[in-house]
Amino acid sequence: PPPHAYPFAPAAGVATSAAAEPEGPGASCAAAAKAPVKKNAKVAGVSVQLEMKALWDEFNQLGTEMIVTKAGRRMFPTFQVKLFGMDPMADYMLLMDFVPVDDKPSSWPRGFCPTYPGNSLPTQTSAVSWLPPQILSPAPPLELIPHLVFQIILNSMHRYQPRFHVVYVDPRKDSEKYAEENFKTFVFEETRFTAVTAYQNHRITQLKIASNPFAKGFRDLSSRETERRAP
Amino acid sequence: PPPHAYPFAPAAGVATSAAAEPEGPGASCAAAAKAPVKKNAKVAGVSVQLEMKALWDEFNQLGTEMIVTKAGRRMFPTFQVKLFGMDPMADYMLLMDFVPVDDKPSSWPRGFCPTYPGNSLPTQTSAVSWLPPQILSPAPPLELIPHLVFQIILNSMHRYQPRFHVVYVDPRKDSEKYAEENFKTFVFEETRFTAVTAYQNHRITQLKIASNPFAKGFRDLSSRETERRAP
DNA sequence: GTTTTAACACCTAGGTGTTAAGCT
DNA sequence: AGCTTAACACCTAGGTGTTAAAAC
Repeated sequence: PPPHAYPFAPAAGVATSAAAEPEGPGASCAAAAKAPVKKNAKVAGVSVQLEMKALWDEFNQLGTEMIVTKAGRRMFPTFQVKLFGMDPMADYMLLMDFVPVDDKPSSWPRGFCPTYPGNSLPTQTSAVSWLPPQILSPAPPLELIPHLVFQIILNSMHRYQPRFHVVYVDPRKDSEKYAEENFKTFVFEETRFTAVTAYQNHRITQLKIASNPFAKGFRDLSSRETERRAP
Repeated sequence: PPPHAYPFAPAAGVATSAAAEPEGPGASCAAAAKAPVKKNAKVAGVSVQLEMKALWDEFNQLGTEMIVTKAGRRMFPTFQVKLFGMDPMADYMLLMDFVPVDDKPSSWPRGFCPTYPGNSLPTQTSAVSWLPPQILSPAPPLELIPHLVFQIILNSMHRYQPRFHVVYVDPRKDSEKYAEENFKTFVFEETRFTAVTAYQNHRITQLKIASNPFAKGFRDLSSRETERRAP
């Protein structure tokens, strides 16, 4: 186990999209046709579309870095998705986790994107869940609405692949037997990032400042610095 | 119908209590022993304790007023409760509504506090619900986490009694037949208030400024004003 | 006259990268 | 040297009563 681990808080809110931006099919990650386990109809037709894909691509091209701190830090860009094809009468559970990866493509499991049962729900990292905690686990008498997101522990200087899981809450008594077919995992490779305690690539810093509203206070400084180098 | 209606947004967060303040039995509203309909065991043992009761009492003594605006306004003090006696394995739905009342005690229905089936769930005002919307109604594909609270329409210059409802989500197919026994209503009379567009009682204004952190900016002004009158 | 609106200054609350100091 | 921490100034975001103008 690595020497240190840092909490990482994904930004709150998943599907806040104001019904804008069709974004085109390029942003969606379709299900694998060759999935070994036949999925339940409740999840088989579900598809997920990544929001802000253009911004994710821009970061990914430079090698996305995410600051991690002891107290927890939001991720930027935000991991937000639109969901399609869910049964409005069914109950679902939405999960997210982060799988450690290295940069050698050969070590990336084949068929990893989108769903491959063997490397799905249980992983080396803690899973984050939002949406009704009382569905995930029975509601305690108090704290019915904690924070929308929990904290994730990541190791600095390591690279991670976020994953998104849609789990159908099977009402059948023996639902454990159908665990494999009742969920679907979605992976967007452009959301991969390196966890750091301080930015390593100055161009990442500049892109963060340019695109994150909360970092607007540094826009003057970085443009001045760029000018000084240019001429 | 009255000429105007204003959205009213209850402050977010219901049971955020940090496990402090036992508050004593005086703050809780026990169930009526003479309830005509025998309640389901899932709700019969549920009890609710009002948070910040001392502050509510202080406001109530002066005649609580709540500002309502077109865009919606939080209430202060916040309506927060602690819940006890719920079955951790059961699903519940929590609702809140506001019943119009006038000041004549004779017109207040007997046995209104706590639960009286006749005047419970359906009321003249819209109901607010927080907690998982996908339990209240099936989750739409988008907007899975909207705001924690919805908007309430209240009429200015009218008096209201907030109510809190705990509803057991009965898994039985014919659950409609048990609607009366599957919920329990709690009423705290000290949370009654008058909806206004501008404060009528200056002592209410002073108490709001003194107790609401967001109004701290006016504390110097009001103390100066008080000094000017005193001598 | 009374009631309502909208702009405003002043707060709380919390998300940024920066920076200097600390750690290994 | 490199990595980590904590305090900091600077933002966004939004909850207050105030005030003067508008509406009725």
